[in-house]
Amino acid sequence: MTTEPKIRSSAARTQLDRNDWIEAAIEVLADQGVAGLRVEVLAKNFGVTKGSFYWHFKDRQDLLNAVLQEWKEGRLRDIEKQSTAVPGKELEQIHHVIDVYSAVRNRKGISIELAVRDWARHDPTISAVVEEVDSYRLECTRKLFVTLGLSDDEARARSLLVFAYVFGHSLMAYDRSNPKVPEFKRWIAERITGR
Amino acid sequence: MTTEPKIRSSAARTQLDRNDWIEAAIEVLADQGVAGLRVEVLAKNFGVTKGSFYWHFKDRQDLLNAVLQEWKEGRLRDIEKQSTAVPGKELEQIHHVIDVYSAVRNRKGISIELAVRDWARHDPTISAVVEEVDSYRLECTRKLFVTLGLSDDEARARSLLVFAYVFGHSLMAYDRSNPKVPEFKRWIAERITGR
DNA sequence: GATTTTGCGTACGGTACCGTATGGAAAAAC
DNA sequence: GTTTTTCCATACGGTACCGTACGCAAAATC
Repeated sequence: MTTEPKIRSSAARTQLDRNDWIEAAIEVLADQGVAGLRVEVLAKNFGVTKGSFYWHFKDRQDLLNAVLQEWKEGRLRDIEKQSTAVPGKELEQIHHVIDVYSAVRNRKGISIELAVRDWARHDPTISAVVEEVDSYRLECTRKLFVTLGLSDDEARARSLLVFAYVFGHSLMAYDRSNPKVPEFKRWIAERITGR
Repeated sequence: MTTEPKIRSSAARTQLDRNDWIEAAIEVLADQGVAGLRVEVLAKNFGVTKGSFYWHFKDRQDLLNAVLQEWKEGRLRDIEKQSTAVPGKELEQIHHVIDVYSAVRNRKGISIELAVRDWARHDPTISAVVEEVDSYRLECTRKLFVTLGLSDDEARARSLLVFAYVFGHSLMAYDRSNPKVPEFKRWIAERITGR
């Protein structure tokens, strides 16, 4: 595992490695879904032919597996990071989690979440990974609620509500330009975590 | 608008009309998404060729439009029905709505919802229709909450929470065989509507 | 019962992909 | 500086679609 300088800042466009393809694939996944994840299209976007792709990957499925793996690891790292609170700040941390997932600035992250979940609907393999990730999410948030003094059951129920809400919110289509929406979101977050 | 007997009970398999295609399309949409909605595949499922399809529809887009229209009208009717409460039973009605959308028995309905929403992510036209439907949903539930004595703002916030939760819940992947899940769901429904 | 319309089959051209085989240039190793 | 690897281009065959042109039988209309 030697370190690689990998100078590909701007115009230096040297060569592509496996990771470049995976990153680009995740980008496409975010705004087209798995169905839009086509080998020849990815290649065209890079300005290369699929000859390059098939050197780095066995086939399309190989890329999809890599994408899923990358997503899973990234999520587990991120969840870990987002749900470790400095002692005494657990409530603030939960609010932070809710904010992050329902934030407008996190559009890309949300898009990936939705794309992976839709992907999972048609593929049990994917679904199993999503379940792993979701379980970890629920577990981390449960701990935060327990630390706040709630019973284990109530902590579990609230955690479920937290993530069902944030994912569901990004799924709803309503007038987000309504100036009162931030106020509603604050009310909801309070309702989920409060008292 | 004459009435049509349309005897196509079981083996009588006579001819196909526009509606038959649309219904089959919605079925496929539910468990494959729009990407799986292929003209030749639909035809094969019916045991006919696409010659039939292109008699009833201009092209694939024509079918997609019809599917969307059918979905929209069906939703508006259903929302109307699900959210008119007998006076004094508004709270029960809201619980009923939550149950219907997060029920296991309503798998098909939920699948369609998710499929349409994923479809909407890649197409503003679809998104606009989903927004229409969601707005109506929110409005109907808002009224119920208002009737229960809540302020308009709180009624709006709670309605948003109701649907974000139910849609999000069907999006989550976790151990649904956990015997405590029904208990959690009851707790959450109470939390959303209560006090 | 002849004619028109309806509903579908057949056959075709075209596109957008997937995956493979093979060659070749540039970089790395020697 | 030759050899080997690395990384990509080219070219090809194959599949799964879309949409059209046209034919044809059964049913509806007259």
